[in-house]
Formats: sequence, structure tokens, C-alpha cells
Amino acid sequence: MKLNRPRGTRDFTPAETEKRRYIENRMRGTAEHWGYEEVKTPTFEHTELFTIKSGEAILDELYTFKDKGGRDIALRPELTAPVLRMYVNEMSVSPKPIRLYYFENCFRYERPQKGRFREFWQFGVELIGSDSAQAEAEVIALAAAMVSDTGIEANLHIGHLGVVRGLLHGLDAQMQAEAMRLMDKKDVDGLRMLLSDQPGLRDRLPALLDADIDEARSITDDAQPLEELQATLTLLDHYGIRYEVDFGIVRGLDYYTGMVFEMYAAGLGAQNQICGGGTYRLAQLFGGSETPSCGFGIGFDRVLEVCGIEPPHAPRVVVVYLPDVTEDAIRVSRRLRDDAGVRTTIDISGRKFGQQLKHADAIGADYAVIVGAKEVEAGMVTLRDMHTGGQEMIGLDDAVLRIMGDREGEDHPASHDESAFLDLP
RNA sequence: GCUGGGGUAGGGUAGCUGGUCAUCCUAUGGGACUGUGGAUCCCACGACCCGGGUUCAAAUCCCGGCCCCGGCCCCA
Repeated sequence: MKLNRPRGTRDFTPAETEKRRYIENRMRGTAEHWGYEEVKTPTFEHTELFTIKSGEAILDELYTFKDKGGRDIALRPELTAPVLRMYVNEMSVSPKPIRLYYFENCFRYERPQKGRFREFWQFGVELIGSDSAQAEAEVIALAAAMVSDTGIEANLHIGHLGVVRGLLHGLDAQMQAEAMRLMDKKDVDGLRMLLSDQPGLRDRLPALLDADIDEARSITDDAQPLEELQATLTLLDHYGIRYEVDFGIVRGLDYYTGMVFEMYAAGLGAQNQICGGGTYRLAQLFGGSETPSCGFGIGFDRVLEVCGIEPPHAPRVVVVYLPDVTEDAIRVSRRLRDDAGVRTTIDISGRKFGQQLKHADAIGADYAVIVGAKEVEAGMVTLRDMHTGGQEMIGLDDAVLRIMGDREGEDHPASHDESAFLDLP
């Protein structure tokens, strides 16, 4: 009986993996240019870490189990909590602010659909130790840069939880939660109905959904959140980032303290959000001292689904040889790998000459380097361009140069990206 | 959790008002072809999602499950 992979998981073929690696490394490169350093945390944590952060309700969506020592363990559903836990455990005395990024798989037990899987990958950033306007603007600008680096046009919406929270202050907790939910859904009618006996709010809250920052001033009495937001937005203008003010972004969780933002891309159906973040305080929940922070997460799988970027083509070379010169052929393949640094394969199946070429074609080789008695005698190789069919007997050094020149002539981005790409294990 | 559509070789499909050996294309391996690929021909390989029911007979009809693709809910 054939076994299939578990629901909501995926296999990635070589072509898909290559593309994922390439995009991943571009994003990595951007984060590093902004001075962020990569961290890794465990794939599983104590379940408590996530329930402390997000409440017991998330247990339904967690992969949990008891380990052999009876501990309650959960596969990580996200990385902000693990990274902040790590900060409290390992880095709380590091000089602030601390700039961290991560790229990891996460697990959520949810119904799979477009852009939603049970194992998915998140790229994220946490700027720990500051919630200044400068910090917020940097984090948002970095998110925008990462997304646009992948060739995606996304809409950036920025809001501030202080405004809604200030307005809802007098209501009981359940009403507040419901109002927040309706704000998030932009459900004007629902809001009016919910707040029908709250004349002070019934119109102001729905009005906030469409308000820009000036209009918001007339809706709320509390000027402070708006000033904070204005300071951040002013800096973002200097970063050259385009955004939309949206007080309907509520990101319901208690630990968000102020600015919140989301990015949306077309072409993803119901799961159109590719990035979400904001300013929060979590460290004290995990036993650290109160530490303002901000960060965001990018849904890597959704990015891949809409981004138009393809990895640069790296030439493929096949050494085609006759059985009586196997040793020479192996020597040639070593030179191609070591000196030219191109991906080089050589027949291991005992195929006949014609079939070796046929196979080279089938796997999409760009060049065949032909080694036979003639070549060995002349101390040369025959370099065949598999695309044009043209071929020429030349010295191995020339062949190496020719192939390397091809690689450098390809249309692909700046060298740092390429070297990062090639340095992968 | 709710809901619509769907599961036939590795991929794509025909058959699906029950009845020869389940069709065709493609991919893969080999041969025709012992120094020149993409063509052609031949051979090989390989499937009815799982379980139960109805029936002399089930890929086909019925029930349940699993899975896939969407939508809702949720979304740290």
C-alpha cells in the first residue's frame, strides 16, 4: 500500500526547492543588509509558551503531544514567542536594540486551503528593546523592502490599536472582543447593531474604519495614539514607503500595544495577507523584564505563490565520454566542478555515446563536454552547446572559461545574492 | 467546525445509463543505433483512493471513511 504525506503538508521537487531557496536567500540578504541577524529556535516548545502568549483557545490549532517524560509539548505555530523566549533566556543582557530575523517552518492544525497549509514557512523579524517611532518605521520599511524584493506589489495598511481601545474603554471585555472582531471584518452593519445602545460609539467606531489620521482626530478624544502613529508615518515617508492608514487593523491579541500593520497581495483568494506585525510587549510574559519590541512575520508560502521571480539559470554540464577514456573523463569532470564551479554530471549507467547525449538533452544540459580518443590524444575536449548544436574542439581551460562566461552573462541580480545562493550546502 | 466540486499508471485522460484483456497521450527503462541529442518504430513498465453494501457481475450504482482543490469560520 502506498503511503501519502499527511494532510496539509507538501513535498517540494528540485525545481520548487531551488526557487524557494532562491527567494528565501533574497529575503535573508535584505534582512542582513539592514543589520538583522538570524536565529534558530527549537521546532517544538513547551505548550505553555504558546498558551501564555495567545490563550488556551489556540490549543485547538496546535500540534501537541506528551513526550516520554510526560511533558506537554507543541510544535511551534509561529516564532515570535520562541524568539522572545530565547531573548529572555539567552540575550536579555545583550546591548539594545537587538535585531533578529528567522526563517522556519511552523505547524498549525487547520483546514488546508489556498495559501494555508498545516506545515508552512514563516520569515520574520523582531526588533527587541525599542518601540520608538524610529523602530516602528524601520520594521515596517524592512517588511516592505522584503516583500518588494520578491517582486510582489502589496498594499501596506498601518493602524494603531490605541485608538480603538480608547474608544472601547468603557465596555465589558466580551463586548470589546466582539467589537474588535467586527472592526477586523470591516463589518459596519454588525458594529452598528452591536453598539446600538451605545450612542457615543455607534457611529464613531464605524466611521473610524474609513478615517485617515486627520479624520480620526475628530473621532477620538485621545490624541496620544494618533501622535505616535503620525511620528512613525512621517519617518516612513522618508523611507519612501507607500501606505494606507487603516484603523480597522486590530490584530486582536492583548500583547500588541500600539502600531499594527498588515500587507495584502492580489491573487491569493481568501488568504491574501502576506505579512503582519506591530509593536508588542511579550518578554515579561516569559519571565523577563518589560521590553518594548516590534516585529512582523511574512507568510513565505503565500509569497511564493504570487511572486514573479525565477532563480537565475545556472548552467548544467554533462561530460559525455567513450568507455576507453573513462579516467580522462573523470579528470575533466573534476576540473569543471572545481575550477569552473559549474554543476557537472557524468554518465554512470554505461550508456552508449548517443544515449549519453540524449540523456544530457533530457535533463536540460546546457553543454556537453565530449571526451573521446581524439580529444585525449589532442589534449583537448569538444565543447558542444546543447542549445545551438554548435561544437568545437578546444583546450579544457578555454572550455572552462567559456562555460563560466555563460554563467556570468546570465541575467540575474547583484552578486551578493548569487554568492549567497551558491554558498548553500 | 460548516460547505461546494473532485479522486482511473509518475503526469494528463477515455470509459462511469453495470458485462471481453480498462482507452489514448506523455514520462521513465531498454532496443533498432559501438563518436553526436531533440525524430520515428518496437518492447517493457505502470492505475480504477480505502472499506462495506446491492448484484450472477461494480471503475461504473448506494453508504461510510480518507485525501485533493476551493469557499466560510478562524487566523498568533
